[in-house]
Amino acid sequence: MKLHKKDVIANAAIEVMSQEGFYSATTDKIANEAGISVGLVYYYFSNKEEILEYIFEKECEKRINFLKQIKASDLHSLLKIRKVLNFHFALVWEDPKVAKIIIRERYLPFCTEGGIQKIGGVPLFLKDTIEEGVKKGELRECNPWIISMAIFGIVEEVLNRYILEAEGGGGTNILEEALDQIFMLLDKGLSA
Amino acid sequence: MKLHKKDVIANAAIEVMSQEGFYSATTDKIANEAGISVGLVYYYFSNKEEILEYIFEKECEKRINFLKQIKASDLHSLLKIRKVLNFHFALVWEDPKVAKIIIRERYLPFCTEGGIQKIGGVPLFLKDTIEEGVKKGELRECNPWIISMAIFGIVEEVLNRYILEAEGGGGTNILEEALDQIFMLLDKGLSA
Amino acid sequence: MKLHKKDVIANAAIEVMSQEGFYSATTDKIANEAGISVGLVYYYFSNKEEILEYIFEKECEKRINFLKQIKASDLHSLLKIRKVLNFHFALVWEDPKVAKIIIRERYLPFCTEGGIQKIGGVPLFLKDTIEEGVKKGELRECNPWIISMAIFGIVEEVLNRYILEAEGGGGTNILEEALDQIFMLLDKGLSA
Amino acid sequence: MKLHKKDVIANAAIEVMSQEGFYSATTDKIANEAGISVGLVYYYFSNKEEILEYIFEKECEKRINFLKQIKASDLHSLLKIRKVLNFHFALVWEDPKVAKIIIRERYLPFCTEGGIQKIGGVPLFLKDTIEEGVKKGELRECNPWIISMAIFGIVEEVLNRYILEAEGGGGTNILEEALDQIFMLLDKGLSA
DNA sequence: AATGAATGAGTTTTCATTCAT
DNA sequence: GATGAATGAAAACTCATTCAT
Repeated sequence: MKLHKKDVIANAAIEVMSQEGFYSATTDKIANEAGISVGLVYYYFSNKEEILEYIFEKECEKRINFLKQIKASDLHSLLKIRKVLNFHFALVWEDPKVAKIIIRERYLPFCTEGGIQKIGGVPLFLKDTIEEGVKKGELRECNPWIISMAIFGIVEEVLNRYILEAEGGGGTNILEEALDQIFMLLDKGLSA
Repeated sequence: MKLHKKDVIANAAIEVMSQEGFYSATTDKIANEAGISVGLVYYYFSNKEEILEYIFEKECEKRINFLKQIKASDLHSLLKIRKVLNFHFALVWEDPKVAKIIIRERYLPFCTEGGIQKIGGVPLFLKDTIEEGVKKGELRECNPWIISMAIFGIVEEVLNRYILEAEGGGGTNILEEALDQIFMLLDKGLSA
Repeated sequence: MKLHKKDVIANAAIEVMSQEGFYSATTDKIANEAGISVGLVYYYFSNKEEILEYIFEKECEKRINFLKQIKASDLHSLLKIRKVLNFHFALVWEDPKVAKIIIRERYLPFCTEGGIQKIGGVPLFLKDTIEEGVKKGELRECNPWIISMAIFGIVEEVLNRYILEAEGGGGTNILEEALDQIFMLLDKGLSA
Repeated sequence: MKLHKKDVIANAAIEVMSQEGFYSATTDKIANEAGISVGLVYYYFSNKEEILEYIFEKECEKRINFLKQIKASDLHSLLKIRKVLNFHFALVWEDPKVAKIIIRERYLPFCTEGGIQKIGGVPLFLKDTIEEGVKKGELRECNPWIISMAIFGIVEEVLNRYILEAEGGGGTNILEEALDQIFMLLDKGLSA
């Protein structure tokens, strides 16, 4: 299956940016990695920022679709959260490089403005799900907004560490155990 | 009390970097903010990176000293953690700009290498404290390493949001409530 | 015949450097002289030093080829030397600016290291030729190494003066007479 | 005997410049080497160029005085030249660092203008002495101007090599043998 | 679609020089 | 005489972006 040229470029950008960061990833390096000319990069993207935005968007979309399904379902609120994080972790496991970029570059001036940092609506989903869980009596009283941040933060930090390890080549999968540990914490910590 | 010139520069850098990020914070802007010439910046720091390192170090030292005291004390493990986070939040509350920089720039290539990202030994402290709590029977069985990441992640995300809000000017203090919420989560989630 | 852009830049550099010396020859001036932008200079050369190295190399190659022919020939040793110096002088006569640069900038820190200063193997050629001349009985006993230095030094100084004159515009050709004088000295001074 | 502060600075400059060249020898390095502050350098010299000029002048004076004596004497022209070169070599032998600087920096834009490069009138002395020798019938017919250049060039190149060797630490004294070789060349090459 | 030479504004950094103390 | 903090102009080099082909 031949990749659309836009994605060839995006993938090259992911490779370079995950290694050197957004600023050090020059368009020359990206074009080179993609095996094309600089000019062509600008045929498909109007500037360097847009490449990053494209990467973010593609990654977010994957979550959004999954989130819709889960939202519509009728599961226990904690299970919903577990399924989403599970899905999220699986994506990271498949492609840690994109994850690294998203985690590290999401505070870039032009990213913050666009609200990209919300990463596919995950935080909002978490907040809504917790709120709902409380209403349904599945979860104890709490501030859903703050708890959603907490969950989001836990996930990010774990991923961050995983990415650092993955770099070293040690590739052991802490993700799976982490998921268990997180859920034990949430289960005991949030159940009604 | 007159500030040492090195700190005048560091403060100017904090101002500029917190607003525009490390890369957009040019030495010109920093010098300008500090009310001095570019040359003088290089009289006190041998390059731009060193300014950031200096900011990191100063901030880390504050934590390190406090951590030592807490470590030596004989409190319940969760209380130890609470005190440390409390202290940490207080520092952020006092100077959100530095916090913003530390959270956002800590993954810069040259920061990652030096291990600056450990932010004053906090993660290690958390892990040790949890381990000890488990041994003493204060906390249930768990993977202290992962749980410490979790706590660290919660804190970072909360601070991140706080900083974003603080920027908007709506300085309501979520920090205090966040601390309570986090501790309810940890208390219920980790107690033996 | 259109010049390769790399040579356009090198020629501009020769113009500027011969007038102002390597250090005062800024990349801006060179680009300006070449009628291009600074950026393009760095597209063809990775730094300013490399421009000078390129100039040296091109000039050395011219000598090296000629030296090979002469070495292989079966002439009287003094005649070999005369032919080489003749050729060398002719090149200088054609392009005094490059000669000026080579003579004056060859002791720059980064030139000394690379051994560029040997100027196309001329000194070695001289030494070998004298050694051979002594063996063949064409020349009297002497220290070929020192004598080769002497010849090399004579040539350089004469060229140096010629270049200074040439600058003034008074392009009288001392080179030709100098060559005669030098050979009378060498002939009488070295013949067996 | 306490050195005048001006000479302390000049000596420090000689140390630094002989190692790194005029351009890389910053006033900071010089002041540091001299054990004083930058400001003081500017109390004794009005700019960096003047330091070099001072070094040149001091060195030239040494030759000038000796030249006067020799000029006044009634020796064979070749002997006069030999004595002067002997003296010159002795000075270089004593202080190769200054020699290195003079040889290498004498073509700096601001040096060329001032005519510093004549190095104490040596070239002129050589020319005059040769002219006189020819008149007196001690030397064969020749172009004294060119021959003086030749002698001067021989000397410079030999010194250059000596300095390069001296740097390596090999310190063998080629100077003495060189002098003999040069004089055999001149004696045979120039005698009437 | 595709190339890659060309641009030039912008950045970091250096360093001779000054001057208040 | 002596200091060294302070200046700022100037230099090397980078890189996103354009455009003729």
